[in-house]
Amino acid sequence: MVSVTPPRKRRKEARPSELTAAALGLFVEKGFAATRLEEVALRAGVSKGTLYLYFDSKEALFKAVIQEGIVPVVAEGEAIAASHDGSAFDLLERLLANWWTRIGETDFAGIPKLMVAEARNFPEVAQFYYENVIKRGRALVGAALERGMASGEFRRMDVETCIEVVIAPVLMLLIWRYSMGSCQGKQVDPAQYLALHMDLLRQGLQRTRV
Amino acid sequence: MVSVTPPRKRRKEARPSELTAAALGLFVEKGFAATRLEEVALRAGVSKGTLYLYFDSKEALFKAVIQEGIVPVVAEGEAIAASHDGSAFDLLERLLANWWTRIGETDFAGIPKLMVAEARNFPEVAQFYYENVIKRGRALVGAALERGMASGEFRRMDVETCIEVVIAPVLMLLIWRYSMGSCQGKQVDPAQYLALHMDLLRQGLQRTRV
DNA sequence: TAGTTTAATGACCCGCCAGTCATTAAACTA
DNA sequence: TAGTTTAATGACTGGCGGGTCATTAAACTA
Repeated sequence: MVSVTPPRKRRKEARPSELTAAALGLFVEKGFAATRLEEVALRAGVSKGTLYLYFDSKEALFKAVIQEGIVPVVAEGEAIAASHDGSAFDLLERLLANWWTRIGETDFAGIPKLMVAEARNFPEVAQFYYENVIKRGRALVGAALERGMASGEFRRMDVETCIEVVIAPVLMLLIWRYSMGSCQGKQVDPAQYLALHMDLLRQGLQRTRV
Repeated sequence: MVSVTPPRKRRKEARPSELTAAALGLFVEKGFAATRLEEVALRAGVSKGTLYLYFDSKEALFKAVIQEGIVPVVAEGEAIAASHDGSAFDLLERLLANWWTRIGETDFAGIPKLMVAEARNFPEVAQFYYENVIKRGRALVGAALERGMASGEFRRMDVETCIEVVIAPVLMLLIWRYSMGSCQGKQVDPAQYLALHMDLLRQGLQRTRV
């Protein structure tokens, strides 16, 4: 058994995304504070020194993870909303479906819990996330709700508050998975959970018959 | 200006709860990892050494915070459910109201976010919280839902899944307040948020007229 | 009041890990 | 091929904070 040091490779282009991918996995698994940069580097197949070639600090790495992870998905949602011409409820369902396939079923699913856990310690990153993800995501849901209320499909309610209530269960599903999820034996089935949420909403939002 | 060292006081009985109260505040503010024990001791008006007189380790302190903070409230909910004889929906509203006055409006409101953030790092504490708070809380909501379904007040749905969806917005409200909450100017009004949630639920859960 | 108990102290220790930098070698150039 | 550039390395450091313990003094006792 001879210990071999794998040969160095110079791959300037590929490093940053490999490092953020490794960092995402570890941050989501263990939290920001408990993640050691040496471990991130190891998982990315690189030394700790190399990490500092591409990111100024642990916080900079964190910000990059958030930025490249989730922001692109918001734009997709905006495109869907812009081109949609069915019912308002259909739009809500399409937005949810897109969110689910692009976030919920990928490694990015851990980001909401990560942001929630670290928001207070990294106000700058939190602000960035708020402006680029939360605000825009809410606007999407809000527009769908307003469309439904305008057309008479939904009853009239306070839109801002309604947005929160609609989004909350979707976020909780992900947050749960990455926190207490491991405590219970049988996990909730995400598809069933989301279906029931939308089912409650369909009936809860609709204008009552006169 | 003479620096005075305040006189020592021996207050064996009062220390533990003063320490857990101080710790709760700081854990909730800055997270578990970012909270220094010296700071906890300072806030409790005591030295770091004294803290170790009452708690074996930082983790033990954490567990004590959770234990004495929220567990007692669950029993109250159970008493309410046992004595209730109105409609199932009324019971849900009473449980929510109690939760709100006993948790939502107190310092304990920060515990859900704290647990969510730290569950992975402290599986033992998470397990304790799961068994003593979450399971029992869910059972309460589940019983109310089943009562409503049995009486024909609610339509039939999968109870386990429904519990999650009903609870999620209530938890998110608190989690939000202690994480991203500081990013936005105007906060959601909790009363309005909870009222809208219950309003959506009232209509969403009810059996549709035949 | 002298003697005993033990709550409280705070200086200290030590392991951990973010961040540094002198050195190495891969890839490119003339 | 010799020379240059710069990606990559990993040993090292500084300080931070969890945890310890010898010392101090408050409260109690005879």
